[in-house]
Amino acid sequence: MDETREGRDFIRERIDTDLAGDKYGGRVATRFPPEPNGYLHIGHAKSICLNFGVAAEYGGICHLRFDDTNPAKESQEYIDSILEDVRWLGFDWGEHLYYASDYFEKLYAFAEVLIQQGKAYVDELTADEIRAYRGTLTEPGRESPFRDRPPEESLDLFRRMRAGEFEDGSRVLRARIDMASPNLNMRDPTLYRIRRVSHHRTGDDWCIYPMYDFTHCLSDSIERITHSLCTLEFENNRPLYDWVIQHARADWQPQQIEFARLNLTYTVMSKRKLQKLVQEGRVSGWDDPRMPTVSGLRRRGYTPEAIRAFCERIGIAKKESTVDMELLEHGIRDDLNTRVARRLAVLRPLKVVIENMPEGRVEEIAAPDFPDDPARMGQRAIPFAREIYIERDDFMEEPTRKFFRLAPGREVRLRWAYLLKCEAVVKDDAGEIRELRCSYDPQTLGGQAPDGRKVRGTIHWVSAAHAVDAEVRIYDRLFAVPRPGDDFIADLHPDSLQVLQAKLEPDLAKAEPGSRYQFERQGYFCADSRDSEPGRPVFNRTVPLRDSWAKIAAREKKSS
RNA sequence: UGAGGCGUCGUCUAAUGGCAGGACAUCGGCCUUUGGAGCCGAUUAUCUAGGUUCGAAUCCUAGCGCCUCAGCCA
Repeated sequence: MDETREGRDFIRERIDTDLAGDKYGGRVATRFPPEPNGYLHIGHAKSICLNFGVAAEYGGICHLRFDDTNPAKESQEYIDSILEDVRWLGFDWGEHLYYASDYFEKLYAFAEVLIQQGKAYVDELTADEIRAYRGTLTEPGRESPFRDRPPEESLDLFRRMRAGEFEDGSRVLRARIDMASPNLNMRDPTLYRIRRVSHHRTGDDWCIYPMYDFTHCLSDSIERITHSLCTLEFENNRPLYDWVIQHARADWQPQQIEFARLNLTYTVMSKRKLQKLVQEGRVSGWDDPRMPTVSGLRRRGYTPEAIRAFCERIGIAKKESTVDMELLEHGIRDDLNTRVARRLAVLRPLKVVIENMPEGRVEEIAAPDFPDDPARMGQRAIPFAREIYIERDDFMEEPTRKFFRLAPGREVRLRWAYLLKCEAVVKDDAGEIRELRCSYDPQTLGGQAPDGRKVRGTIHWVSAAHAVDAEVRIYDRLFAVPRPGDDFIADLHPDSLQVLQAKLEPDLAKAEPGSRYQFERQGYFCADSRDSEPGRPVFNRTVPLRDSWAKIAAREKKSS
C-alpha cells in the first residue's frame, strides 16, 4: 500500500478525519448504487474503484445496491449486466447485494412518520401546477393550497394512494419544507408518485413509488452506510438528504460527499446519450467495442487491470475535468505490452512471389512469443514459402526520403526469416500494383547478413498458402472531435469502424474468443467473444501501437 | 442574475505558509530484427487585482470565468 499522506484525495482525508474523531465508531461502509436503466460505463468504473477501494483500504465493506425506484425505465437485463461488469472489474460485494425495492415497505413507514410529524402532505395539484408554484431561481415559490391540511387527512389520502384508489398523477406526497428556500430542492420536493407500472422485482405489489431524494438517503441509513460518495450534481441535494433522515427519524446519518464525474475526450459519457446511440443503431449495442461502456471496453480487449490503473491515475477531486483518451490508451498498451504474445498478421495484403525460392518448399521458422523477454519461454513455428503476403503500406514504388521499407531494388528484413529484395513490380491494366517479384538471400536466416551489410527495415509477413483468412475490425475513436457537442450525433466519427479481410499466421486459427495478442507493428487485438468461431477467429483492434512513422510520413508529405 | 460548488503545465493531478512535483501528450537524443517497447533529456502552469507575511498556489478582500439546481428522472 502506498498510502502516504501525499497524494491522498480529499475523500480519503475526510474519512481519516472522521475516523480520528470516532464519528462512526471506526467503521467504514460505502456503497455503489446504480440505477438499472442502462449499462455501466467507465465513469461508473471510477465510482466503483473509489467505493470498493476505500472500503478495502479501511478494512470496511462496500455494498452493491440497485436504486430501482423507477420501474418504467429499469429492467433485469440491466441488473444482469451490472452484476457481471462489477465482478469483471474485480470487485466483490460478498453478501451485500441489495435493492432499494426491498425497502419499499420500510420506506413507506418512514413516509407515514413524516406525515404524522406534519413534515409531509398529500398534494392534489397537477404536475404543471406544481411546476408553476415552484417559483424560479430568483423568485420564491408559492405554497400549495393543500399544504396545510391536517396530518390525519394526508395520512388517510396517502393510504388510499397506496391502495390504488386514485389515478396515476392525480396526487403526490410532498415534503413540507420551505417554498421560499433559495435551494429549489427544498421547495416541498415530491416524495411519492402514483404510477401503475409493473416493477421488475415487486411486480404489481405497488402503485406508488418513492422518489430518489427520499429513497437514497434512507436506504443508506438502513444499511448503516458511513460515507455516501456521489457525483457533484447531487451537491444541492445534500441538505434534503440530511433533512429526510432527520425528520423521518431514521437512526443513522451517513455523510454524503461529492466528487467530480469522469469525462473522456472523443466520447460521451451520459447514459442518455449512450442509449440514444444504441437505439438509433449508430453502434451495434451497449457492448459495441467503440462504446465507453465496461462491456464495450471488455469486448474491445481492455483488461480490468488497465481500467483500474486508469481510475487510480486520474485521481479524485471536485474539479470538473475531461481526461485525455490518450491516458486510457496508454494504460492498455502499457498493460498488454508485457502480458500478451506477439503474432504476425497482414491486414492489407500485397502478394509477393519469391522467385528464387523453390516451388512447393516450406520452411518452418521458430518465432518467440515474447521477443523482449528472453527469459520467458514460448514460441511457435511460422511457415515460410515461395508466396507470401506483406502489408501494402510496407511497399512504396517511389519511396520518400525517410521510408526505409521495401521499394524497387531495395532490401528489407522479413521478421524472423530472411532478407528480401524487390526485383520487379507487377501491375494490372489499370496500373494497380498486383504483386511483387522478389528474391531472398538464403544465407540470412534469422535476419543477419554474413557479409555484415546493414538492413534498416523489418516488416511482417505471412505465407500465402498457410494464412488464416480472418475478419479484422479496425476500431477508431467513436467521435471525430475531442468534445462532442449537444448535437453529438453530428460529431460521430464516420470511419470509427473499418472491416478488413486479413491474412493471419496459422497459429492464430486456434485463438480462443477473448484472447489477446500483439500483431507486430500494428497494435493489440482481441478475438471477439461474440463472433469468433472455432478455427475462424474475428479480431477487434483494441488499440494501435504508437506510430511515430505516421508523424514522419505526414511531415514528408507536407514538405513535398 | 437566488443558492451551492469549482479555478495549478495542452490534459489529469500533487504540494495543507517554506525549492510549484508526477503522469499522459508534445519535442529532441540513445538504443532497437516491431518506425513498438526501453533509456536519457527538454519545453510548458498557480484565473485577475490588491492586501497580510521574512516568505502566499495555500490566508484576507474585491473582481472574473466555468459548472449544477426550476422532473411526479436518478
